[in-house]
Amino acid sequence: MRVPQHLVDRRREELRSLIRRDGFLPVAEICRRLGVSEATARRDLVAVEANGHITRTYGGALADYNSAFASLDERSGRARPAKARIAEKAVAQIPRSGTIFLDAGTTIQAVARALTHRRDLTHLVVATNSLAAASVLAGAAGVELHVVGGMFLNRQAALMGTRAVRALEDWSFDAAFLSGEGMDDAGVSNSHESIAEFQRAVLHQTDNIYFCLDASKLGRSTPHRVAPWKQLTALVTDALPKQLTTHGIELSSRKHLRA
Amino acid sequence: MRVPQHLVDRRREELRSLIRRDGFLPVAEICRRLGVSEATARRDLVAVEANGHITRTYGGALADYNSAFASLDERSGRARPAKARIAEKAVAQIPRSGTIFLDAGTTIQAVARALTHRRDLTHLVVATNSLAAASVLAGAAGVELHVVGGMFLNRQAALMGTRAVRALEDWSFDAAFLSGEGMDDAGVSNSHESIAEFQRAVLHQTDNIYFCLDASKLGRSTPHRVAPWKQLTALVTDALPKQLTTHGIELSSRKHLRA
DNA sequence: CGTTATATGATTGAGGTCAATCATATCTTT
DNA sequence: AAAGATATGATTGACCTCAATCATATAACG
Repeated sequence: MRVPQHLVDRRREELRSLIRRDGFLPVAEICRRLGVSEATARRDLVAVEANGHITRTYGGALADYNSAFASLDERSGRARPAKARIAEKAVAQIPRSGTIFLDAGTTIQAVARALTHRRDLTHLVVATNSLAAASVLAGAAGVELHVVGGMFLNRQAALMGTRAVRALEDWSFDAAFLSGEGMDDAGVSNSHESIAEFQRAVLHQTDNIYFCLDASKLGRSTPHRVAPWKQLTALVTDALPKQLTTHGIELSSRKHLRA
Repeated sequence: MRVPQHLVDRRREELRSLIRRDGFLPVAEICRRLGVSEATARRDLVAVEANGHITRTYGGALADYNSAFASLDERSGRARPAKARIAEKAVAQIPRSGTIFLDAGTTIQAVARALTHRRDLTHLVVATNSLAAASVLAGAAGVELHVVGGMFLNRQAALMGTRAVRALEDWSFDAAFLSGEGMDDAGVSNSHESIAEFQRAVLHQTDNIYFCLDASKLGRSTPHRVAPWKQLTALVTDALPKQLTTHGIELSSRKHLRA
């Protein structure tokens, strides 16, 4: 009765995608669709659940709500502790009330998650174009959550484009927390034009600009420049000041750096 | 053993708020928290569910539109096959390309899910204010997904408010698929002012208006009227025409009804 | 105050899910 | 080619949820 391993793997991949597509899949349905017994269906469920983004429930399995945005799960990846430290520092800059903007990206998603741990928020208005950040902040105490509309970009799980830029005109932010893919002597940069353009639009509406980048972005130059150093209120990073200077990044003021 | 009526009512109100707060409440937990037997807990659940916005599931009860359980909510209860049938009919009205709007609500979420089963879409622009629908449609083949920004309402997992209404001004839809909580002789209605207001704004930008309601909404009147029958292109429902007329709902044209 | 209505808890049985066990076929490894 | 490993399906019993039923205490009502 044994079946080749690669067929098992393929069947489980199919099971995962079936669950993702249907949202919920009863065990009986799995048996029918995959042509296996209940026992095997359950065993497959255990295996698929262990790989993440699927939750077993009584009677079947459920796709996690965020599974559509799984590509941007900030809890995975090597830079996780670094991101958590950065998020900690960034959240410390957020007042109890006011209006802030949260960008897309895994680092900022970590900021959003850290923000939910704050128990002292009175009435903080948070706007974001990141659906991942939004799903993290949904229902957070003391937070009035707004989503800046726009075209959905699958890769970032974020909303961008001309409609997003136009929607920003309505806003005025006390602070914005942005991510970048590179920082060098010239400032912060990103690899996609649409992202850079959107971020520049955010800068126009914002008093205090915090860029959050982990040390791996050090000295890296990506095509689309977003902001020069002077424009930043602070750079939030886990890199040491010495590392920054050796990479040719000038530190005009101690205030600009929260490492 | 009988308990005063006002105490029963108060206990059920508390139960409702407990469910709303926790999103999901197992029966055992209800017994513990309210100090009643399982039998009473179930009876209370039946009563609370009848009053709306709560859905019983195997093992407990679920607050409607809870984002964390969006998928589970959609498939839960005996209304699932009805919703699936409605979704099937609604999706049949959607062309291969064009621009459509999808509302919030579990019925429309089912429409979104059914839409992902369509394999013939060439370039369909879908705008929505529902994050649940967005997460379903994220990455769907042939779909350009847009999210209409606004204030996030936790209960609906949707975006509403003045910013959402204003964002609609940019749009022109070939068709819109909307949900309602009641339909009677006067037309379709909803129980929340913000929802009704938003839906009215959608109507202004839309050529063909499809309201999707299951038969349980029949003859039910909720406070905020959204649209009279004349304004609809079609009502998509699983109720029989005879049922509609006996509930005092006029059928001006066969074309208006896809049951 | 007496009668009626009903909210409650206990019990029962039906229906369903699930983990554990076991024999078996067959893939995998040596 | 032989031995070992393992994926599978059938079976079993435990466990849980739930609706229905019943007796009872007590609120509600005339």
